Order: sequence, then structure tokens, then C-alpha cells
Amino acid sequence: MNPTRTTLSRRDQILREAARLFAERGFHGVGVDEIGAAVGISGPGLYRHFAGKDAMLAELLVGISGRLLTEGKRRVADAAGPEKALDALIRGHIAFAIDDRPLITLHDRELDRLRESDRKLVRQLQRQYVEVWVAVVGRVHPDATEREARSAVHAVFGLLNSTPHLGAEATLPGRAAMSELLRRLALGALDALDSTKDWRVTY
Amino acid sequence: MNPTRTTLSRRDQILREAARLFAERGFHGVGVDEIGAAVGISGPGLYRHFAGKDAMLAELLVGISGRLLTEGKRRVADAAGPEKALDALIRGHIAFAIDDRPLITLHDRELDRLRESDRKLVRQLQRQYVEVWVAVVGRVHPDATEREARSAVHAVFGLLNSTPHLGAEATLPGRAAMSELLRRLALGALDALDSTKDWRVTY
DNA sequence: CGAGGACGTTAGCGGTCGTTAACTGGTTTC
DNA sequence: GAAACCAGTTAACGACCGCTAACGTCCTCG
Repeated sequence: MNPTRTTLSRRDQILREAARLFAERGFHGVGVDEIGAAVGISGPGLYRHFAGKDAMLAELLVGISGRLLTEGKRRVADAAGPEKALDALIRGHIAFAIDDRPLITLHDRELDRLRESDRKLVRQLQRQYVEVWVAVVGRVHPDATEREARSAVHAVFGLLNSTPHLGAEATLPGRAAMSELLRRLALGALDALDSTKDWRVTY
Repeated sequence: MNPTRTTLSRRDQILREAARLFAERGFHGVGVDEIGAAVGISGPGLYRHFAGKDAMLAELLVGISGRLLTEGKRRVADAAGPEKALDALIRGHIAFAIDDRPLITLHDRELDRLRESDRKLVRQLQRQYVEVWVAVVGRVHPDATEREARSAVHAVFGLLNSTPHLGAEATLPGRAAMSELLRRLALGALDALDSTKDWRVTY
């Protein structure tokens, strides 16, 4: 009766496979026939579920951006103090990066393939998400200028989003170990925002 | 007499513009006519200089991979001790990331659009470059397992390569300040590799 | 001078791709 | 039980794109 319980709806199947293919070969590198084949139907059958190829990408990017922002806000609100908030943001982002690898990849790679209106929406969501981070980082590391904090946040995103580049899972640490390692690296990077002036003068 | 002194050769002009366009809109998203137009000739004129669109991408990716590796090896060889070597590697990578933004972007984004043989070559160069880093990181942070060091190196690459994502240069710190910030963040992240067991137990 | 090569041009071919049209079988609904 | 709808199918169209062919122009050099 309820197809969304354990089984994915056809629509969600399509989104899942499209995300994987777009991340692997790029938006322009994947044809609608391939997406269809990946869910067992062929080509134009997709148009029963989506207005077009662009619409699939738009839904994926708006979805991930919105979820990152919503979850980020929630975690900050639930945290007891800035340090805990920062840790919660990091943990949340890592969870996204590990569990939704294709989406994280698309999210900063194929944004420009969107229609103007969708692109503006996604960028706005991304900007708000960055603001959430910058505010927390600013409270944990008051020595840093806002500009430094903003650049550092982008850099930490790059660090946390590096998981997809680690091709095979074989040589990877397990999910928990990898998650913990990334968390430590991110916190370590941000700690370098303190004592700006005479940091590591020996070098 | 020497066209490569102050002026770029036509070939290098093409490579430069192709890199910019590929980074902006993706390999499949750019047509040969656009690349031609960017250097003042039109479409098929490019085929006097390159065997095809693929050949341009191949030359770009092999070039950047090779230069990263060569320069990295050189810097390690010239450094007095592991700490200095690590700092030199970081500085070198930052210089690439800031000065050759499009190439750094392409380098981890469009690798799969290459012919099998070129792809193998680029991957091999990339792997060797990672090995150079892992060896140095292993000596500076002996507590870390090799697996941790390898993952950390990839993560630091993600951190350092985040510059392209900072769209406008307006809100950015200047080149020197940005470079210094990235360096501190990278060193800070890697410092978190020490004292693995009971790191930040308060969280 | 005159031949050859370097470097362009435009026209057009062949293939691919996103999308639409027309149609079909199965399930729901009154 | 017929009507309506849902979820697919195949065929085909129009646009685009990488690349080749054929041709032109200028510079170089024996």
C-alpha cells in the first residue's frame, strides 16, 4: 500500500540513480537513456516523472542544499554552547558527505547547469548554510576576522567533502574511523585560527 | 624571434582558455567553437594545433599532474628536515591552487573524460604525488597510521583546493593573506594527527 | 620569383541527445 | 463493465557538436 516504506518510489529511484550517474560522469556526460536503463525503464519513460533532465538536477541540488541548511540550523539550536555547536555542525556535515557522496559532489560541481531561478535558490541556501557556520566559528575563535572565518569555513568544507575523491572503499578506514578522523582534522584546522599574529613563527 | 618570452604562443593561448572554459562549464559543456572564439579564431582552426578536444584536456591534466609531482619532489629534496619539507609542500600546492585555479579544478573533476591511456598516466602521477606527501606526513606525525596519513593528505588537498569555490575575489583576502591562512589551516589539520588515542576527550 | 608550409576560413557530414508524439497494457473508479 | 488514468513502449524530429574536406592567404626561403 505504502510504496515509500521500505521500497523507494519510482521517482526516488530515478533521483538516486541520476545523482550517482551525474556525479560519476557529469551532467552533460549522462544521457536520459542511461538514467532510464539504471532504473529498468527506457529513456523517454522518465518524462512521466520529471519535466526534463534539468528538473532532476534541480530537485537534487535544491534538496541537498535545503537539507544541509535545515539540519545545520537544528543542530546549532540544540547545542549547549558554541563548541558543542561547532562539533555538531562538523558531525552533521560529515554524515552527509559520507552517506550522500554523489550529492555532495554534485552540490559544488554542477550548480552552473541549473536554470537561473533554481541556481539563485540553491546559492541562497548554500549562503545561509555558510552563515550558520561562520557565526559559530566566530564565537569559538573570536581572534579571527569574519573574512578569515568565512574562508576557513569554505576550506573546511573542502576538507570534509574530500571523501568522494577517495575512490575505492577497500583502502579506506571504516565509516566510523573515517568520520572520526575527518572530525579531528576539521577541528584541528579551525584551531589554527587562534593566535593569528605570531603563529608558528619558527617557520 | 622567441614567441614564448612575453607573449603566449597560440597553442598556449588555446590551452589557457580551454582550461578556463572547461573549469567553468565542464568538459562536455564547452564546444570547440567557444574555445576558438576565446582566442579569436573559429572552431575548426583549433585542429591545426591539437588532434581534438580530448587532446587539449589530456595535455592540461598531464601537465598539471606532472608539474605538481616534479615541483613536490624538488621541494622535499631541497628541504632541511621533514617539518620544512611539509611546509614547502604546502606552500607549493597553495601556489598552484591560487595561480592555476582552473587547472586545479579540472584536475580532480574531469579525469574520467580522458582516454584510458592518458587517464592511467595522470592517475599514476597523482598517486606518486600523494606518496610524496604521505612519506613526509608520516615522518612529521609518526603516531598516525599510514592509512590515516593517506586520508589526511587527501583531506588537506581538499582544503587547499577550496580556493576556486570562493567565487568573487572581492570578498577574498589578498593573495598573500589567503595563502598564509590556508597554510596555517593545513598545518593545523595535520597537527590533529598527533596523540591519536585520547584526542579531545572532552567532546 | 615561385614553391611550400603554417595558419586560417566556410561548408557540411555523421552521430548523439533531449524531447515529443502516438500508442498500449494494466489498474482504479464509478 | 466501461471510462479514466497511470506508467510504460517505440519512432522520429530537430538541434547541436566534434570533426573533416576543400579552399585561401601570407610568410619564408632557396
